[in-house]
Amino acid sequence: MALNGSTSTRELILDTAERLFAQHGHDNTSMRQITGAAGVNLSAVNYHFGSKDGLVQAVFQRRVAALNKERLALLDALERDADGQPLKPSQIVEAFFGPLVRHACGTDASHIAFVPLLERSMSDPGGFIRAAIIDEHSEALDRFKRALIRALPDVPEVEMMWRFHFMLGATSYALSGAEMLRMAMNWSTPEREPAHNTQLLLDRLMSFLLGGLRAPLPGATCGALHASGDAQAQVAPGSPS
Amino acid sequence: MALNGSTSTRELILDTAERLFAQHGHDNTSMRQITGAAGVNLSAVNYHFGSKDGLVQAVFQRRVAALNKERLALLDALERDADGQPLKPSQIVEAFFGPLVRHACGTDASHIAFVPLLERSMSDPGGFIRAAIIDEHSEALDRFKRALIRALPDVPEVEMMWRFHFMLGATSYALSGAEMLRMAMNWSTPEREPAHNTQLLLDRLMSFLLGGLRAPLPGATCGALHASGDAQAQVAPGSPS
DNA sequence: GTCTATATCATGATAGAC
DNA sequence: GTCTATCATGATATAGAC
Repeated sequence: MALNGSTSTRELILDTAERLFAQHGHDNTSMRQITGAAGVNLSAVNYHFGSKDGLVQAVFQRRVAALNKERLALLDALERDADGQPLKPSQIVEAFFGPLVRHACGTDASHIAFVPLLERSMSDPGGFIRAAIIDEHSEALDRFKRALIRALPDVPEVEMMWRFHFMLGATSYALSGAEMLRMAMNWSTPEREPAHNTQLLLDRLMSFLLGGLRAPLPGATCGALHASGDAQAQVAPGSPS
Repeated sequence: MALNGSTSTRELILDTAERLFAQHGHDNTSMRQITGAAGVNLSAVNYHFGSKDGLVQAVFQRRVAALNKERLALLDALERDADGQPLKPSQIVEAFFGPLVRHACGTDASHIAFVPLLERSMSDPGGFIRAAIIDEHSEALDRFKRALIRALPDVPEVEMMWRFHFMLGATSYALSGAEMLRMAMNWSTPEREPAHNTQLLLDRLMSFLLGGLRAPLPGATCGALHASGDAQAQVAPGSPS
């Protein structure tokens, strides 16, 4: 097995950096930690990536590109199957957030660590990493935004963009929130809640996202939104007509 | 005017640190920057707060305590007015997220900077600040969780906690997302969208949150959730009975 | 309580031999 | 491509005069 060569070292650094960034954040991780854990020399980072910022950017670009490729492939398949007709909102939402949730909850150790890192780095004030991630997302976001607007033509574009953004936030917290939720609120049931079940979390999230996505528009004069105490939660969102 | 004294310096450091933390993140802000901008001596931080971590914790505790006090006061007033009867979900949600959004969008310069900082620090892997914030929130979270469970008795407690968590995420992104949204998606309308209007953002967010909060439960066998392409968004969530 | 000066340490980056 | 050795910088924390 050829353990020499450049690509080996490059990938090793990339994998190790991703894991450590996920654990401690990318600016609480030193190059010495990375190279030490990877068993390579300190200078290898500068040789292969130019600088620490270059390494950070490479780590993100690799995963985000793969994620969005998967998303777009799903969307392509959906649009191919439903020739011409608008997709269902649930299909679109699942095609976008499903890969993310599955990666975050999956068994691939390199994937489960990455998603929280992505979320954390998006709120980084430095901005250089945010801009790179946004740029890498822009194509997929545009495609999914258009699909959603076709699926829900009564929602204005501005409103749709806000709701897409809200969905991103809810998903972000969904992924990094299992253990925090237990700590924050007083957990009553002593038995373990099998919340790690990927499909259950995805179902819960999808239900919430679709409810919000298809909620009455804020300006709606229909007073039903703030109607008198309606304790029913299982309201069928489909139009009964 | 007595500009001497200890409290003056203490508060000055606290205010300056909060502002700089919000701009650059708390671990990208050095004590030299803080004390330099505040016009006080470097050692004053260690004298008043023991360490930099002590200062960070003090910054958060001050604001979070005030925020939760305001939330609980609103909830108290609501529960007092509706003697015995369950509150409406919209009332509860607005009492919890309204103060946050108003602080984030308000005119008070010290408030508008703080909320993004809070969100960013919650996803900090170090954990010491997260634990402190969670602890400071626990009373308010418990009160609001109980109110929501009373208002929506058909939603199991576990489900309610997840939905509360999703709402936190959506709100987080709502607050820190105005300019990012414009960059990420191709903005079509050239004129300025008055999205900075606090009430409009709050309305948009509330509509989304309530839609998600009252969505059909994930296990619901009612097929309406994934029903065939329903393009209507203005579905009245109130029970029409 | 406040300030000056300094101790101690860790970081990112680079020069140059091999 | 890889390694050793080193530099320059900036960080927190503290000792001690006032």
